Amino acid sequence: MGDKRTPSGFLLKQRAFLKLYLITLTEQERLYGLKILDLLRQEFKPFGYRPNHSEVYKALHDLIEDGILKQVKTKKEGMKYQEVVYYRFTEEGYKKAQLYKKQLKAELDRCEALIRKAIKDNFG
Amino acid sequence: MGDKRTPSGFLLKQRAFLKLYLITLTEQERLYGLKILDLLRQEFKPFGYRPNHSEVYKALHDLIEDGILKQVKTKKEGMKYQEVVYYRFTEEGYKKAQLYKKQLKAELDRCEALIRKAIKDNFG
DNA sequence: ATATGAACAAAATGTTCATAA
DNA sequence: TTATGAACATTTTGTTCATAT
Repeated sequence: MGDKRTPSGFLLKQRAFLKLYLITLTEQERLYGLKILDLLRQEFKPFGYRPNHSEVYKALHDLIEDGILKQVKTKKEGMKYQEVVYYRFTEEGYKKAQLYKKQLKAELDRCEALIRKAIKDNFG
Repeated sequence: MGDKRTPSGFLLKQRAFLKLYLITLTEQERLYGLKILDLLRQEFKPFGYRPNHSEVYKALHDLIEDGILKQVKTKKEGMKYQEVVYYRFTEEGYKKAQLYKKQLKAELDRCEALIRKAIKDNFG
C-alpha cells in the first residue's frame, strides 16, 4: 500500500543530500566509501557538518537499490592489496541519476527559499 | 553524563525552526496553539511545508521548559466559551528568547550556506 | 590500522487517541 | 466541531559490533 507516514515537507534529509553528492562524485572521479567520507568531511568542515561513515554507506546502498550505481570491487593500488569498492553508473543509471539530480535541485531551491523566508520573518 | 549522541551538524531541526517562529509570534501578537498552526500552514504553503499540530505543541512546551514562555489560559471571545491557551514571555523569558534567536540566526545562516554550497557543487 | 557493512540504539517527527467545552 | 495534550508508531540518523585485509 501507500506510505505509512506523510512527510511534513520541512528541510531535505541528510540521506538525500548525500545521494546527490555521491552521484556528482561518481560523475567526476572514482572514489570509494571511506575516501568519499574523508572528502565530504573536509569539504563541510567549515560548515560544521561531519557526516558519519554509516550514512555514506547507506546512501551508496540506496543508490544501488535505486538502480543508479553498481559496485566495482578492486584491489587497492600500492603496497597493500586490500579490496575496496568503487562505484560506477549502471546502464540506465546515468539517466536515472540526472532525473534524481533535477528533483534535488528543486528541493534545494525550495529549502533555500524556506530558510531565507525564516531569516526575513524573524530577523528582517 | 554528556549526550548519548552527538549530532552530525546537518540542517537544523524542525523543532528549533518552530521555536524560533513561536518566539517571534509571541513578540508580535497573542495567539494560541491551533491559530498558530493555521498561520504557519498558510505561510509555508507555497514552500510545500505543512507542520502538524503535535510539533507546534511540542515546540511550545519546549519553550515553557526552557523558561522562556508561560501559559495564560483564557476564555475564548465570542459566543463560545472554550478555554484556549495563550502564551507570554516569563520574567527572564524575553532575555532568554533574544539569546535563542541570536543562536538560531547563526544556525539559519549556516544552513543557507550549506545549501548554497550544495547547489554550487552539484549544479554550478 | 583501513575498509565495508550490518546490527543496534536513540532522537526526530508523524499519527492516533483521550479529554474537554 | 475546536482545542489541547499525551500516547504511540515510524523514520531518520548516530554508535557499536563483525569481518576482512
